[in-house]
Amino acid sequence: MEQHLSEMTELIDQTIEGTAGGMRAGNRSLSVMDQIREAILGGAVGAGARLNEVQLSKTLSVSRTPVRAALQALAGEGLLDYAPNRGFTVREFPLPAIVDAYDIRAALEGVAVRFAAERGLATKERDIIERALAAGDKLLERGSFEAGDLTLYRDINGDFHDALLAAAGNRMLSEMIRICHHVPVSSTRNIVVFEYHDVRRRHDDHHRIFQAVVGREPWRAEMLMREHVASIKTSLVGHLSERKTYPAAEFQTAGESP
Amino acid sequence: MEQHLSEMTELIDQTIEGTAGGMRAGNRSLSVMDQIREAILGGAVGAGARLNEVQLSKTLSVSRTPVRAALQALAGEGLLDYAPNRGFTVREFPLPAIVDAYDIRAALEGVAVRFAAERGLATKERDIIERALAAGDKLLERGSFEAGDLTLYRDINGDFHDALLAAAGNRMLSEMIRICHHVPVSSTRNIVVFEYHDVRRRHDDHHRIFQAVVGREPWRAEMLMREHVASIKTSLVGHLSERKTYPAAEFQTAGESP
DNA sequence: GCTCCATGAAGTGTACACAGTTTGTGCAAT
DNA sequence: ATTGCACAAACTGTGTACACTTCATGGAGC
Repeated sequence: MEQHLSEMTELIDQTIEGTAGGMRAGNRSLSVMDQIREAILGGAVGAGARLNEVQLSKTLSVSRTPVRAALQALAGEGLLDYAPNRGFTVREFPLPAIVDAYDIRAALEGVAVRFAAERGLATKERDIIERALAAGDKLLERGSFEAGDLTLYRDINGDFHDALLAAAGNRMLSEMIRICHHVPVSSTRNIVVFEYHDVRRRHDDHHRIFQAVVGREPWRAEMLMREHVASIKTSLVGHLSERKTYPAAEFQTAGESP
Repeated sequence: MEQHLSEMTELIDQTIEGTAGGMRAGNRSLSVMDQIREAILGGAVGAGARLNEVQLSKTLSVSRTPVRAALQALAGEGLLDYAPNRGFTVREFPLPAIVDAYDIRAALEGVAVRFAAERGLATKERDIIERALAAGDKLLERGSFEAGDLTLYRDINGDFHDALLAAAGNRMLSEMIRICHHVPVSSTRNIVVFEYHDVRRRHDDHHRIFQAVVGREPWRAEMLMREHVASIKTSLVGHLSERKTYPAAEFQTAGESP
């Protein structure tokens, strides 16, 4: 316990140096929030760890007030648990919950793409998607991956999904999907597990989904998106079952590779 | 603007008297949070209204600290918007967003009931559901509604859905569905718009959903639940289009009838 | 009369002090 | 040795003062 806290202290100190230039405007609470969130998502603090307000305030060189504000906000995002008079702890995400998150995300992104197909794409989002598809085509035409390609595709993938989400035009939906993405390990930054042929297939999915959206086929679009996300879940589960144990810690840091 | 705040002040004062006995333990922040939430859901504060911290603290007889904590928590629930250095405003839910919320809820509850069917019902939840179904049967066998029956069925309906949600055994899902329920107007307390035959049909849906769950038919259960919730949306939309305008204010308070 | 800037009022952001609760520790009794 | 209790340390909850930002008001300059 005490160990967790000191670990975090060190790692947050690193983060401070790293993101010193990117501090958010005006508000220390928001800056503190970002730093703590990164520490959690980056796996710097273990699940279930208790976050000590005074220690955090010392480490981050602010008073307890913005720290508390940040913790409350992060609890609202679902990253922390709160117990009265006992403070905040890092929320635990057991493996089944992480797998479930993909099903939830599949359902939500399915609805999102259905909305997009019903409402049509604005030229802005359409451009982004077409560019993402073209960039993916180009990246994949070589037939194999080189170093850094996966990171590149991760961005392309993000653009595609974000643009569709924007086209859905619903804030609640966006926020819920964002929460799904921010589940430790299910985060987009941790999709490093996939091989070339996985990405190839997922990229084909993207093409078909786009086709369904521009063709104004809402339910087909929804079904395709659900299957698309569900297949990611399947890949993850398959990847996990290849291992003998379920090394949670290893997976938490896996995505942080350069 | 100023008018909104004074309105709220009065209405919160009422609420204080009304819920004085039900105050939450230990924590003033939580108590304050409940009171502000009720004021918003009850329609006491208009959408878009800015919430003044000092005024709230005076009205609720606490300092700004618990007020700020409550506001931040409510923002996390999606009921408030936050802008740095400008404080909190009551989040706006335009009619399309409210209608969308039913689609989102349909998708989420669909996943929930699928999980429940996959994982099976514990005897506890099974009992609750069977009792809810039986109570509904009894209430409906008369063939028409008397005064108060709708309120009664609202509780039965809530028990049914809550038990299934519990059976799904996923916290993230529960919280997201809870958020959908807490959208002003889409709240369960506002289902006063339905006639006897609507409730009759929805109750039949419940029977079939239960059947699918105990029969371990996950996808059938999901489909039934999606259709079930979607039909509520359809009823709402139909009810709305019967009117010439879309009187948001009227609907916000409609559910509070005795 | 209109625009622009200064000024102050109002409101939010932060720090800090103190109160209340939880939790760990050590002593005493069995 | 174990259990129970009391005390103290640590931590969270709340109040309050002050700093900073925003916004409205009004007057000077054009």
